[in-house]
Amino acid sequence: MSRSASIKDVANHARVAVGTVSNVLNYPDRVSQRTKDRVLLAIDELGFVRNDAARQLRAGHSRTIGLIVLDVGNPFFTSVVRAAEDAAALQGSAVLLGDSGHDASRESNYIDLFQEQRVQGLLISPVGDVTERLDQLRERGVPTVLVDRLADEAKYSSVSVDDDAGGYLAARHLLDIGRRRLAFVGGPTSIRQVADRLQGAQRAVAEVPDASLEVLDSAGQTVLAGRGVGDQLVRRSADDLPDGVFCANDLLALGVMQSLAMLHTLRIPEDIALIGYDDIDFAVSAVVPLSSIRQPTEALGRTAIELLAEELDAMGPTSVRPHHRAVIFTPELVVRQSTAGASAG
Amino acid sequence: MSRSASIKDVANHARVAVGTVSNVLNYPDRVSQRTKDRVLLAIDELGFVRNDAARQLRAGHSRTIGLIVLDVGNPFFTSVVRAAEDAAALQGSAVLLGDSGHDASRESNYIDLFQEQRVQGLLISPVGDVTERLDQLRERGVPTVLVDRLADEAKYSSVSVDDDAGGYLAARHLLDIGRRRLAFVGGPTSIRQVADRLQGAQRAVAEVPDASLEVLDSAGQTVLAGRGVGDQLVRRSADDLPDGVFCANDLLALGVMQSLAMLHTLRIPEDIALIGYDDIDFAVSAVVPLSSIRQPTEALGRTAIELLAEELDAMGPTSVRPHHRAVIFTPELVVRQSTAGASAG
DNA sequence: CCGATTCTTTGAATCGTTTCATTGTTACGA
DNA sequence: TCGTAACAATGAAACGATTCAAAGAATCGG
Repeated sequence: MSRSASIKDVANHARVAVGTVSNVLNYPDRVSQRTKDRVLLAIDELGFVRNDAARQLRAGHSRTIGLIVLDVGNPFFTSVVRAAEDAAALQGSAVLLGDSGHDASRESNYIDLFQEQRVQGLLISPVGDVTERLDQLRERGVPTVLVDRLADEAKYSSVSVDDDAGGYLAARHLLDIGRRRLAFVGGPTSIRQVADRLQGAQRAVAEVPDASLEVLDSAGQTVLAGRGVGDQLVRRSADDLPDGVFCANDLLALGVMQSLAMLHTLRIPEDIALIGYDDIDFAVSAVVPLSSIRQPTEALGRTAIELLAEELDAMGPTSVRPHHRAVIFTPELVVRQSTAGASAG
Repeated sequence: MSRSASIKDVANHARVAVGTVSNVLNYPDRVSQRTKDRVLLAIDELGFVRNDAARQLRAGHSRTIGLIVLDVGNPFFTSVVRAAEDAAALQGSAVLLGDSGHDASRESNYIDLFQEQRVQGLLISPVGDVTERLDQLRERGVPTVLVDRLADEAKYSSVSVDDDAGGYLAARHLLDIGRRRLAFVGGPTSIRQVADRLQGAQRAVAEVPDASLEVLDSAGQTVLAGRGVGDQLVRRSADDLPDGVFCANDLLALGVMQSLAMLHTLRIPEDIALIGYDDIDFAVSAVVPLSSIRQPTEALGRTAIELLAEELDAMGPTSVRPHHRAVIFTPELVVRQSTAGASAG
């Protein structure tokens, strides 16, 4: 259990100066082949591993980027995280991951931690009101990019997905396969995502003269909430039923599907076409594979890192003008069996 | 965009020595109230935030613990991670999370990164053969605890779950509700978890004279693989059918359930009782809520941190004897509707 | 008022790396 | 052979926090 070898130990062992060892590690071209070989051998023999704390102390900042998400268990964020890690690795940075779990105090703790660690920058999908903290960080030279939240370009960079467009896509698809009596199933419209998706759907319906859209409020965003709405539906008389249902997320859609499947009189997609949102793993393996709206999570994660890099560039010692961009992605329609085939009978 | 304030700036601003500022932060009792107030005011006015790199450089080690999991998207690991983070926070450490994604090279990169960061210790559910790396780390004073993998106590500490016991629990439960013709559905038995669960089931069946266990090999561990097995089952004649099915995980069970639900002649649990493994979120919201075996993920995460603390203690300058413990948890039966009611008709 | 004791405060040394001005070395053309 | 580039190697200083021996201040009993 010996203390780790330092660059000084390596220097002694290789009979060179510490500066030379440093050069071998950072500017190999400045060192002659002979010396380089000797140093590398010494490094190997001593099992030397750079001490990142010392590097970072000297450099004034770390080579890490903080990323705080609302819920790592959510496949949406899992995918964003992975993409961000890969993109960061390409530019030689590592990602420190924090999971706020929708809890403002956990979020705040992570911001503290990351600030102590002197991260290069911060990616965050905020829970609480963190604008003050973020402003303070920026003043210290630590830029922020908001993730999955549209920000005022005058203040922050951000990456987000156009939920209105997604809602439009879903409703438009139902209309395209001939459905006219649509229903929207979603939780409280106080959630921005839900409101936007509904709005997009309404926009699509307004474009088709004889189409209608009914809004069915669900108690939440879970499978059980969906089943609650589904149970109401199956109790209706046939001429009162929608022929196309758009759910604000896949869990709700799966719940609705379960209700319809248990009663064996209504068929998907023949009687009711069904589409969800998010394209979670379970969508493809549902009893009837579920059509859905896929969000470009990889692009979100990758772009967030790119925007952060732009912010860092813009803060270079030369230019001090802030540089913000709000990138909005458009989601994508994924058609499966639950909306397959032509129009309803 | 001013440089962050250092402890020196604080000292100047408060007209005290740097050592005093440090004492205020680390040993408040050593400092008089008057001075403390002055220093705290200065800290506040300058917005001083400790530089962790400098602390860590001086201390020789960080206050962080590395945690490398196979897949953060997997609810099992998500839960372990959260518990570990909370337990670490209690003892004043933070957790650096790495997701190897079952990829040995990503895993290796994270070990490199954590070693450069001089983490206090490492929790890992390994992909590749990392014993050499881990031994090297231990020699440097960085202990490791294996997660979700039973280790030889002579070499490592570990936390794991007794899959044999879980398999026994599941099969025993089916037998307890009167089922006798059991079937096990699982992927290749080369996967240790699958083999152990099967073995436990066989043990339970062996205890009941007139019970039998049939093994149905599934192509994988997914919903679709489960549906494949289910489709085979529904084609059988009634007297050739099992009356209790135990699946090696919940996804398989959900697949089997889908097959049976689509054909409307076999009922769950009346004709076939069904139980899964893992107790994922979807289990409770399946068409027929699924009985399952729950793994004590919170205990796993918490205990992993505790074992690491023990290892660190045991490595203190006084004692050098290694101290390893392999803690094995017993999973828990969760009964829902899919195995409800008494014996089969 | 003095010496002893306790409580506060000080500031230089240290951790391991990078940087950079300086010195040392080599090679080459004149 | 010498002067001059071009190239290599050197080692002290700096980054910011913590530690600790030592100095300074306050308190108390006699």
